[in-house]
Amino acid sequence: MHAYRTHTCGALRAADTGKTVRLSGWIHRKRDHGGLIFVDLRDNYGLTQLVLHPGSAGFATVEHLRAESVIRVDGEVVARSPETVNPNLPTGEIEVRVKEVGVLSAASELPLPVFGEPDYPEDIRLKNRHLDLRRDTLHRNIVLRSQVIQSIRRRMIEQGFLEFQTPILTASSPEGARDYLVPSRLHPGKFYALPQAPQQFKQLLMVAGFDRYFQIAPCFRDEDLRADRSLEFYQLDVEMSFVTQEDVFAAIEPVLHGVFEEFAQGKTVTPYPFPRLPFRESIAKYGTDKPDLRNPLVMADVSEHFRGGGFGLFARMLEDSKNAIWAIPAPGGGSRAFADRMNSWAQAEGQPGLGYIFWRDGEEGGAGPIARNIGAERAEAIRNQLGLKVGDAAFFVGGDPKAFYKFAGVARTKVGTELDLVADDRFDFVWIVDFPMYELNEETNHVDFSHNPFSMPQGGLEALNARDPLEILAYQYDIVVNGVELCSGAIRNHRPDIMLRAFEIAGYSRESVEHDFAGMLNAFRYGAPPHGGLAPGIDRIVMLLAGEQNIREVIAFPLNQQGQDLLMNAPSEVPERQLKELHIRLAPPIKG
RNA sequence: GCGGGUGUAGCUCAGUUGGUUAGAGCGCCGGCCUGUCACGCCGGAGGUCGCGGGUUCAAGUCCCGUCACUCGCGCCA
Repeated sequence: MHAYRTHTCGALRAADTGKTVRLSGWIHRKRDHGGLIFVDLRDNYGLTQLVLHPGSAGFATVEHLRAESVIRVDGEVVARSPETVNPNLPTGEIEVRVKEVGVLSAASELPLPVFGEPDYPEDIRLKNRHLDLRRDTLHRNIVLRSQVIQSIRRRMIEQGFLEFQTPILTASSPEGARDYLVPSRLHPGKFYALPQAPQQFKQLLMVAGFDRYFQIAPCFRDEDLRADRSLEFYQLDVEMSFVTQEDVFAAIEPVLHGVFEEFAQGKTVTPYPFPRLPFRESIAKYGTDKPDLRNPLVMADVSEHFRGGGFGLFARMLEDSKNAIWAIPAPGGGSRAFADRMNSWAQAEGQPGLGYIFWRDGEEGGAGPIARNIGAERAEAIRNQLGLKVGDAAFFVGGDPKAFYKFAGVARTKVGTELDLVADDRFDFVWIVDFPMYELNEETNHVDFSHNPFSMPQGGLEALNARDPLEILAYQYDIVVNGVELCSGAIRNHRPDIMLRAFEIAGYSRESVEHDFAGMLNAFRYGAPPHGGLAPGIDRIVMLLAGEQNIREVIAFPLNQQGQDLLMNAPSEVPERQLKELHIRLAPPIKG
């Protein structure tokens, strides 16, 4: 017989009745009746009920063991009588009558209960992660993560992608987020950087002719944390040669669709090809470049109905041509109570308010102060444009769209949520495309890259030379799922001449670009294929599939929001000797 | 760097307009219990109310400061 087990705790069924078995696991729950003890024995695979009768070997031992102690038992599989079957357990038709007990590891009193799933403070959970990870929900999330990664890897390989590893110790990149630096012992005063993403390496692999690359890549960014953002995270990093944007979409859509279908547990997944939504259209319709399409509300520009009209506030705004009035339709929101509640909410958000019209029976021209001021005819035109009816409402936001679109998007979400219009049984995928190549930095009044500086501008060198930089679009795209930005990607700029010009527009000298991106520029000078790719976030995929709001719920050993590992005690001070080897002298900030 | 929330027993929480000895559930320890599966019943131990200062006859409660955790803003090409 095996030293520890003949079966796992999730394996035994009625058909095993009569077998002599050996099980090992944790005491999940103990019910001591004095003359009879029941134990739920738990391992990764499930629970099996043990029964111990008085006088049997091990009875006295188990009586004094605490929950979470690890034991090995020998016994006989017994069918439960019909009235004692537990239909909630896959093993509920049987139990194991114990004949021998071995204590493999006795547990002290627990700082955190494993049984049950209430919320506990995160610092206690993180300090006792080994216990927390035994708890059902988190345990299943981590198993799910493993299965998702396995599924992604299989699907990528089936699509003809090769899996690579790229360096963890690499060079600092002057663009993007703050780097994690690693001091070099062999080269005093010099530092490696941990990769923010394997961006340059994957492009170099394309130049090297590998054609289709992927990696489940660890990435590091030294920025402040959020519920959905850690210092280290994993991306499904992808790059392809001789492709257009549509080729990239066609390659990744079946992978993401397939993974989501596989683990969606009954939720519907957008069929591919996923819809494509230009960046500007997304802003205009949803007030964000991360629209949650489960919310059916679509905003509209209703400026024309207010121009020169009786509602003075909006009419005056529209005298400035950069201003506009947007409407958020609110089907089913046609009551003064709801309209007032939304208006109060907007004020609590620091807005002047949220104008509204609502339509109710016997008042075809609409109700509320705005309707009174603009008159029935204009109110009716708004109602028609928005496709609303009696019982509905519309909310209005006015001014410079650049200034208010974010709030309009938040209001759209609020209205959709309040009116219970957001479907919760779907994963809604959408590509956001045609991002602007550049944006105006309001502080410096300079033109900056708005996203990835290595993207190919639409129209190439000609567009860069001829057009207003702020009008130039890039072959740059995101995938958004249920309002979550799942990944960014781009067709890359593989032409040194276009790259230098693109950086020049953003204010980078030829010399600095040649210096900072020497590796990539040189590579592109000896025959580089047109290429592009993207990088979906693994943690975010698992979060969506697990229904978790917090990235720490899908990572086995996460950092807390201060970037500390409370279990391993990192970051920590190091002995002077180690600093000396690294040629480092500390100059910590003086507190107070 | 900034703003919101939280902090009372090992854990989850309650604690009234400031008022006597700060409570409950789970867990823990002891006792009883042969069909439970959130087992049940009886008893017990366990508290610097995050920390420091202040107001007051009196502070878990009010005020000031501070620390920890968390959520958000900035930041994250």
